[in-house]
Formats: sequence, C-alpha cells, structure tokens
Amino acid sequence: MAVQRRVAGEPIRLAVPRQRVGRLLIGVARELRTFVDRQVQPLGLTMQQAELLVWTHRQRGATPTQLTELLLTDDAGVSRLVDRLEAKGLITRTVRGRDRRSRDLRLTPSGRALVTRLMRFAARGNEKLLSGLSAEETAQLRRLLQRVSANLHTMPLESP
Amino acid sequence: MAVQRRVAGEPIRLAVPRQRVGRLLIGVARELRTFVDRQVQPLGLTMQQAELLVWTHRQRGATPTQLTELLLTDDAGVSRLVDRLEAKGLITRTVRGRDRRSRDLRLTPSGRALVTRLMRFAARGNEKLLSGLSAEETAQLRRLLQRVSANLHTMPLESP
DNA sequence: ACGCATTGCTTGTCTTGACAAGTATTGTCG
DNA sequence: CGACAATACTTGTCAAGACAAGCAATGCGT
Repeated sequence: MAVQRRVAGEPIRLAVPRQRVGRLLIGVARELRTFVDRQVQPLGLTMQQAELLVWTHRQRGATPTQLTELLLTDDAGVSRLVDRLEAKGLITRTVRGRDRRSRDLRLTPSGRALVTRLMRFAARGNEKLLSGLSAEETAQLRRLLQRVSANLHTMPLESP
Repeated sequence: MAVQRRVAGEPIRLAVPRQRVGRLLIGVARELRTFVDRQVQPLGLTMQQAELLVWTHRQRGATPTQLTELLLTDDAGVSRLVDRLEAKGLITRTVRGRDRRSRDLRLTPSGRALVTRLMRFAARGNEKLLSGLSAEETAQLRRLLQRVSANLHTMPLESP
C-alpha cells in the first residue's frame, strides 16, 4: 500500500470522478493516504510508520495494544509495523517488567530525531489539506464522517 | 486488504476515536470498505471485485483502461483483479480485434448471475449507509469530500 | 518505410489491511 | 492450588494499493 520509490514533483494522478458518496469517500481517503505517503517518503517512512513514531513519542512507553486504537488498525498490523521500524533502527521493543506479555516501545535517538522533523510539517500539511474549508465546514465534515461511521457500526450484515 | 474468511454476525470492531479530520476520513473509509467486503464475502467476492463485475456489466466490452478510472486504482491493480475474477470463472479476457494491445472483458454466465444479485442489495446498502443523513447533508458531504480532493491535487509535495 | 515515442497491459516488489490460528503470560473461580 | 478463560503478541495467508520496469502493438514524423 505504500510508496517507497518515486521521483518527486509529478502531480497526483487521480481525480475522483463523479460517483456514489461511499465510493467518493473511499477514493478521497486513498488519495489522502497516498499524498501523505509521498510526503514522508524522503524520510524513508510511510504514513503508518510516521504515525506510529509520533504516537510513541507522545506516549512514552506505549504498548502495541494502545497504538492499535490510535492507528486504527489491528494488533497484527502494529506488530509488523514495529518489525519494520525496529529493523530501521528507529524504535525499540522490550519485554515489559510488570506484565511480561506486553511490550515496551521506545524511540531510539535517530527515531526521536525523525519525529522532530515529522511534527514540524505534519501540522502544515493538515492545514493545507483543509485550506478553503472554514472551521465550520471542517466541523461539519467531521460530524458527517462520524455519523457515517456510527451507521456502519449499527448496520447488520445482510445476506445477499 | 480484503476479507475472505469470516464468520458472519459479529459487530464491526473499531469505533473511530477522536482524531484529526484527515485521520478520521481515512478511518471511516476503511471501515466502509471492510463493511462492504464483509457484505459480499458470502458471494466469494471483495468490494473491488464486485465493483469490477458491475461496471463490466454496465459497459459491455469494457477494457481494463476504462475500468482503471472507475475503480479508482491503477492499471496494474485492474490487471490482477481480472486475474482473480478470471480464475473464478466470472469474467473473460480476450484480445481486442481492432487494437491487439487491448483486452475485451466480458462476463460469463455465472458472472452475469452474480451481478444480478449484487445490484439488488448494493442499493440497499448505500441507503442504509446514509440513513439519518438528509439529502442535503449527503450533498454537503459530497461537496466537502470533493473540496478536500481538489486541495490534494493542487497541493505541492513539500520536503520536510 | 524507418526509427521512435506512445499506449495497453503484465509482472515484480514492498507495504498495509483483515482475518485465523498459535504461543506465552496473567487472571479468575471453584 | 489447578483448570480454564482472558490478554498481549506473533505469524501465516490472501487481497489490494502504489510504484517500477518490461513487452508487444500502434501511431507519428520525416
């Protein structure tokens, strides 16, 4: 899903064509993720990896289970995400003392250095993303998305 | 990304926690895709596969390039999607006469049968997804998403 | 007609998402 | 305490998204 090689500079490829709202939602989300992936690619990271680093920085001594929620993925996903970050020498995974099932995630020095750079332009990116949207529209978007999410959670699976 | 095995009936796992709008957007989109994947899973399909079948039905004699736009993915993705549907005996891929680089995609009889079932409950699903959203809110959501998409397309990649 | 760019598709690689199944550790109840 | 469930992770599998690189067929300019 990620972007690990790319010559910077070209425009993003797809413009979402006219479709049902659900499809539009999925398409825009994908464009967004791709955009962020490209943005952090020069650092050798993907969006998910960057998020994990930032959250680990905020909550020192985070455990994978905690990050599972924050990253909107599942435990298996976090496990492998940590694999890759550990391989890059950005993070450390040690057994937790009080509960030896659990793991203690900590940034290495180079991980910490990366986070500093990340935080700086994450904020800028988010602003630009919403540029042209008033605070009210942003709030509205948030509300609508949450409503859709709530609908999904109450909808039964229906057999065709 | 897809869901190919699952005992139906359980509720969807994640509730999207409070986060930045971008993250929320990505999370909700993922929930939606997962939901649709689960919905069509009894038919042995994924969302993307179902979409490809439906579009192929609508535009008889579709080519992969055409579907690339409609499915919001790239040519490589469509190629492998067709691989899988061909393996399932739902679709046929033949060389096009006038342009022998191009391929002619057609539903097999069992593919056609599946599409009939798909169309029926695709509409229902979409309605429920938006239940509680007024027509106006739906339109608003669409507008906001398109705005975000447009922002993405005009935003330059910025080096950290 | 020839060289060369373009187009349409395929294949290889890496990362992620979702699920299942497995291991180790801890918690709980009789 | 001992059986058993619940937790915290890990690992395996399949589908997909994004990119690069490749091949074959077509189009174009001279």
